[in-house]
Amino acid sequence: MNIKKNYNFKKNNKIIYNKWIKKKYFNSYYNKKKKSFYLLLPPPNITGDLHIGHILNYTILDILARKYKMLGYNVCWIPGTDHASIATEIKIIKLLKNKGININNLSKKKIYKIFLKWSNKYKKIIISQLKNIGCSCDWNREQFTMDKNNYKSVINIFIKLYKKGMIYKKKKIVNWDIYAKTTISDEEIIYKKKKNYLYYIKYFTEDKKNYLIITTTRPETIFGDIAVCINPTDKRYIKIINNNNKKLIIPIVNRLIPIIMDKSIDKEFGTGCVKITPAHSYEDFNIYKKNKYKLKNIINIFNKDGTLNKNCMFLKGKDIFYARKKICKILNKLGFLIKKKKIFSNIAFSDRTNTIIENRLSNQWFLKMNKFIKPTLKKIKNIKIYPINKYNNLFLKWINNIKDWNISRQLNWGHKIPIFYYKKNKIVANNFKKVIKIIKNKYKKKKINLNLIKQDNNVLDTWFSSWILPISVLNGINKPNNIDFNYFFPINILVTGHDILFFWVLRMIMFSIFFIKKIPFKKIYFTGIVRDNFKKKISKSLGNYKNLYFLLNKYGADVLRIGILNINNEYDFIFDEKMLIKGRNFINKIWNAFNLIINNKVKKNKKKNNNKIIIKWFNNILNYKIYKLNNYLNNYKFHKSYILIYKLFKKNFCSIYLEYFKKKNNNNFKKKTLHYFYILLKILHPYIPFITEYINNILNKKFKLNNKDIIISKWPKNKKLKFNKKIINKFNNTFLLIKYLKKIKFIKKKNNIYIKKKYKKKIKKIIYIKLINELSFIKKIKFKKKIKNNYILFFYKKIKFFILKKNIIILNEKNNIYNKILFYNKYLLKIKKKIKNKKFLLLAPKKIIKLEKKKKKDIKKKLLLLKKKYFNY
RNA sequence: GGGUGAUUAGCUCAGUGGUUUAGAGCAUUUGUUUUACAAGCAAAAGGUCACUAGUUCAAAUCUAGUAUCACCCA
Repeated sequence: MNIKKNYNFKKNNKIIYNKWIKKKYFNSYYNKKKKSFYLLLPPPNITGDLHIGHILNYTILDILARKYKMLGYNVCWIPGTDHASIATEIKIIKLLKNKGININNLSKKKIYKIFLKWSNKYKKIIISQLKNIGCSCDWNREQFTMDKNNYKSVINIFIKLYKKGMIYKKKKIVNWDIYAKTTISDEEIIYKKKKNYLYYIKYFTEDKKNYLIITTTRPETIFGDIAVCINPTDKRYIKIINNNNKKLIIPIVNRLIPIIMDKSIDKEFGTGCVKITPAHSYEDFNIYKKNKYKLKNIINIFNKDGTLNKNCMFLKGKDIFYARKKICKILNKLGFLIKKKKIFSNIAFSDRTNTIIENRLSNQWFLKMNKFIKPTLKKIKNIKIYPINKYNNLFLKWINNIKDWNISRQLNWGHKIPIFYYKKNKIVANNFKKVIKIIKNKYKKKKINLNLIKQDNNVLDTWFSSWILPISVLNGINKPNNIDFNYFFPINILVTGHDILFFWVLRMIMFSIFFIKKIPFKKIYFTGIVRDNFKKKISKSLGNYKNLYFLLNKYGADVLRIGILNINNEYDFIFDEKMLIKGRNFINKIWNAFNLIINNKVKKNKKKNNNKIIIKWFNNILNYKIYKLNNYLNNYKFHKSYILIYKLFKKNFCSIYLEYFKKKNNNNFKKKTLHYFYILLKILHPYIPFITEYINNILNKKFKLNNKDIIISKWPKNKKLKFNKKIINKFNNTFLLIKYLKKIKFIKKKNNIYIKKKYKKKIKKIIYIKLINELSFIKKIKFKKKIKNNYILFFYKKIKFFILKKNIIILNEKNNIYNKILFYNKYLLKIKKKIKNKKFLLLAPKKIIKLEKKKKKDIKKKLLLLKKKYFNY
């Protein structure tokens, strides 16, 4: 059979994937007789194509899905995409801007159309990429967070929470992008460390006899001051405060403001006196809320575009930076400005427009979170977290510190808040028709002016649709306790990056426990985060990654999958294309092993059973390794499990078993080999599904085997695996000795080795002599009573053997031995010191003391032998 | 500013208190094409395990501090 040198993934992967789909291997139905296994694909945002971070996450999910399918479970893996309101809107605004279009000038219908077009395009791309990677999702259950069912679910939940009184509207400081003239979410803010100035300004008391020096980075906001605040434990200013002069005069503005106290003020920052402008600072607003009764109304000083408004006297209409310069000049002239000091502080920038963010008061919708805390704390312990214990404390901290959730966003793309206004009435309803009904009933009118009904123009935070996903994708919200839901729920294990622990994972837990009193998933597996060469997180919004199609075309899906498993994915790691090479080489190795098995011709050997030893060994080692593999996988140690398979295949199977097979091939041996290869393909399949299935197809055809498709074959369970560790150890000894023998430089190719006769029994217990004869250059091992001087002594571990002097190349050998003697001498001293230490003998466990003493003995023996050998040359 | 994690070979990473010189892969150097695989095989070289202190008979491994980097939150 003519087979090309490499596996052709470009041609074959698609064929194989389509075959799986045709045979409906990915489909999941309600089936009482089978155990269910429910997985959810964390829906990627439709903001672009997938990147290597997704591959890590989805490969792990696919390994689980495929393994559990092979174990006989009814696997239901639901895929989907997320509308990602903010992130998508950013992308679209940029897209329109490049075309010279301002989104604010478009009608709502047009905007919606643009979004639909975009989302359809990227849904297609993402799903094709998921298929290209090999994800075994049930495509009949594909979801989109904005499709009909999910939309309904989201609105349903909003209304239920609203009716419970858990959703309210309130004025809150929001982040205002003065360039885009909209609010933006916290998620869109980037903090940059920038050089800034801290200004020291005099504020005189009412009687003008005293003054406080306040410190601020924003002198232009003095028009909005309504108080000056000091830490109550700060004793420096007691005199001034107690002097019946509790009011200060704002310079230039000449308005009186009170002095208040608050613990949140940092005494060390500047002078410890801070001016309070609640309309433009989150911290100030909090202080304002606490001291509301003492203070007058908040003064807003900014227009929507960030220029100063009519409250700012002569600076009306000017921008912030101009105003800051101007006001400093005047303060300086009048003697109010004492000094300015260089500092570095975190300044908020908009990710969208890269301009400075202003804080601004606005009306927002909130969800009360306090009712979620108790039930969550009760049940969260039932969720197991992997890697074990890594994030447990973090969860508890988050739950205990949770604040009310701002769920409204001022955007176009998202689930519209189902609140309608009619003549100062608030009406909550699922849709427009219901609103009309409600109004008609209330006012007992037959006709209403529809133009008077207006829907709230906010949309819901993206995560509001995400936190119900485990339930909503099984339609468990619109149709509670439907058959599918009862059968599959909860998710068996959630796999996701630890960076969305708070945003997504915790909220899903809280929602599910609060709403249906069940945990949404039994287990969570957190992956590390993939970083780029500059150690930054790889993300769609940064765009700091290579196109996935590029990598898929260059390496193929199988290589990508194992390439990323070469690294312990429990921690964050840097992705480098180079790390795929190890994977590529491994795939090549598998391909060529297959090549050998298929093409190696049966040799005419007289002996039929010449393969007994190697088969005995491989049977043992294979079962032992699979046993270990199962243990790793049961504890979700994906990296370790992969490394184990890698070594098993490359070292045990290729380097030893196949080398042997190549020489001694016969019919029996070939049958056995095909059998082992099939098992290896099985355990490799979850990691590299395409090539394993392809090879299996060809083997089936060529040898007319009746092996099942790998994807539905039976995974080897631990109960059925038999192995003997003593036998494995004996083989290991043998192979190590062979390796050692290979290092000796012989003149001729075939030599005899001589061992003293009295050790014959001992040696037969430790190693398989026959194997040494067959697998090394050694012609034969011979036992002799006496060994003369013309032999050179070698020893490996406890085995002493001799080789004829004239058959060996002696070059630097003597030097090497000398170095070894030096090394062991030093080592011996170390151990001697240790053993002489009384504390060590007293406190160390007996086992260790024994071990050390044994070491001492062994090394002494070794030294003796080395010295003998040294003089022998 | 608060929290979490990382720092081991030129690079990307394994290694959780004692296992006879801390391991892979890539890169480097040397040898090796009638050989399933040169994307192979065989070998060499390359490490005060970030730094400082502590706990311990014993520390890359545990604790604390410092430095650097990253992530999450504000």
